[in-house]
Amino acid sequence: MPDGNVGKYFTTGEFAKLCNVKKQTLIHYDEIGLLTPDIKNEKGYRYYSYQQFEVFSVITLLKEFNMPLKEVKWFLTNRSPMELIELFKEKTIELEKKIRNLHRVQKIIETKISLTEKAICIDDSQITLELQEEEQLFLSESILNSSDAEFLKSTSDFINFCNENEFYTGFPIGTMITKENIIKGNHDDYSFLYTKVMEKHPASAFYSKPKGLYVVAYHKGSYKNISETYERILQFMESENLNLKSFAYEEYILDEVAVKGYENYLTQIMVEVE
Amino acid sequence: MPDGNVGKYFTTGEFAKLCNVKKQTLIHYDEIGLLTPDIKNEKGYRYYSYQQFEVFSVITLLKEFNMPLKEVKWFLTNRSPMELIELFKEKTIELEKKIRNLHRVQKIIETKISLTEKAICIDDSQITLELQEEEQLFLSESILNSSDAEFLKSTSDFINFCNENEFYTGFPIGTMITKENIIKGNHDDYSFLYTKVMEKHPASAFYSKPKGLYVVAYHKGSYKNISETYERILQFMESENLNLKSFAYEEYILDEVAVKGYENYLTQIMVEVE
DNA sequence: CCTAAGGTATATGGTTACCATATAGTCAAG
DNA sequence: CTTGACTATATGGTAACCATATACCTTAGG
Repeated sequence: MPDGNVGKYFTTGEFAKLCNVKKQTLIHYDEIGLLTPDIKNEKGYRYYSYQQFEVFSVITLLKEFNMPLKEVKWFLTNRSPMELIELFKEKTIELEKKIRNLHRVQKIIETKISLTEKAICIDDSQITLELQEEEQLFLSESILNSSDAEFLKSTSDFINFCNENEFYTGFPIGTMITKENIIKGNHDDYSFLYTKVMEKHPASAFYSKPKGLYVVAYHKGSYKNISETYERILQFMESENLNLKSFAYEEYILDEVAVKGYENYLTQIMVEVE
Repeated sequence: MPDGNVGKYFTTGEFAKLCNVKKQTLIHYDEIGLLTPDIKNEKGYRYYSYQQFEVFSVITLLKEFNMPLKEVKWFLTNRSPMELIELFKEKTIELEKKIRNLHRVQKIIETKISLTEKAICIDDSQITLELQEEEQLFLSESILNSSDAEFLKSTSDFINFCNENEFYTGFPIGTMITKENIIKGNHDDYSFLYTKVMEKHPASAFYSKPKGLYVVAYHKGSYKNISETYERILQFMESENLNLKSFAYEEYILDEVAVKGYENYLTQIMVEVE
């Protein structure tokens, strides 16, 4: 665009229309010294030059990568080709991070949707025997026999760790109970928390939920009454001549995100059998 | 996670540590009625229950998709599996849009970096003859003989249109001048503005810059002196026995984004010849 | 030349989701 | 019963503006 043209000046309103922003925005930019009109007459009226439109365009571009105006100002007063290259290379990295995070969030949403859609169709009285494929689980530290406070701490640590390492994909946090505790009726004495992960990691904290036969049942409502559901499971197993293997796995498929209050939770229980 | 455990309550500080946020945040949530502690004693001390950690987790999740707290509150009081599915499906669309936009911004940055890197290596005294490939250009409306105000309006419209339609990829806004105006020396009487686009679109506003021979020169500094560069180009053409074809194309490769003031601009001029 | 419409200026308060600080009251251990 | 660590409220600040109110100015028409 040519720069020879210096005849016409724009009032704040005109310039604002040109730039596609509110007058207030320009006044704000003037106040913080980001874009001061070329002329200010004795009455305080602002007059923007033709060239200042280009400067405004730069500001718009820089704002697109969430650059605070203070930094924009710094850049504008210090800009040079080198400065630009350096800045943009930084921003590239930031953008990549942001995009990765958005993809993660999107995955979480997808998973939650499909889980919830499945959940509202479930007949919670049914008990079935299913052949399930191997799954990779990321486990918490052992929480066997832990106190209230310890349990809570472990849970918090586990969730924070999952979030930091992007393990959390929207699958519910599950719990594992040993064969022994199922038999004893200690249905709240969990061994581990877990969450399903998509790829296999080398670290030791990952565990393979084995491929095999599982009795699948659903428990509706508060955890306090889960014994009833376990009884139904044990009855089912007896009638089908099945025996407990090492663990049972519990997953909320309707949790606090979907419903209000524990009375409305829906828990899926998968018991490894043979 | 079990819900049978109601014995222990947490003070604000303890709960904040558990949730990985500042105490202030919890107080704020209390004030706006988003997450009110189960117990508040006569001295005003807050005590959070174990179960409220789950509610806090929901809030965290919803905040991840930039949901304002007001909406989070609405959702929490109205939530149901159906509500969740609806909300998340909406958010999926928003997220896709956001991701697309970030990719666009990233492309712009990439282009700017590579253009600028090239620009700082250029010897602006050189004139070369190059065989250039066909390029797709998106054109502005005709700006031949337009007044200052008209020209500015067209420019603004063009840029806004490019932004809205995501044509802008970081390539500079270029200008086209006819053979006639070059000969007459009317170097500021442009026919069109243009920007390079990557894919071919069906619309009529797209134009193919033809494959062929181009004289490429660089002009440093203000547009006011561009005649000198055009003279150099014409001399070069004469010595090489070349004739003007239909258009010359001008592109800033160092513009307001990279440098301060027109004196430091670098313009690339490509003249179609035969 | 004067008026009226419409533009301009400043000043103020509001927005979001908190953080920081100051002051005063409270709790729990030694 | 003191001391240190915690709690509460109140206030002001952040970023990038938007909205509104009030007062002043400009310009086109009669």
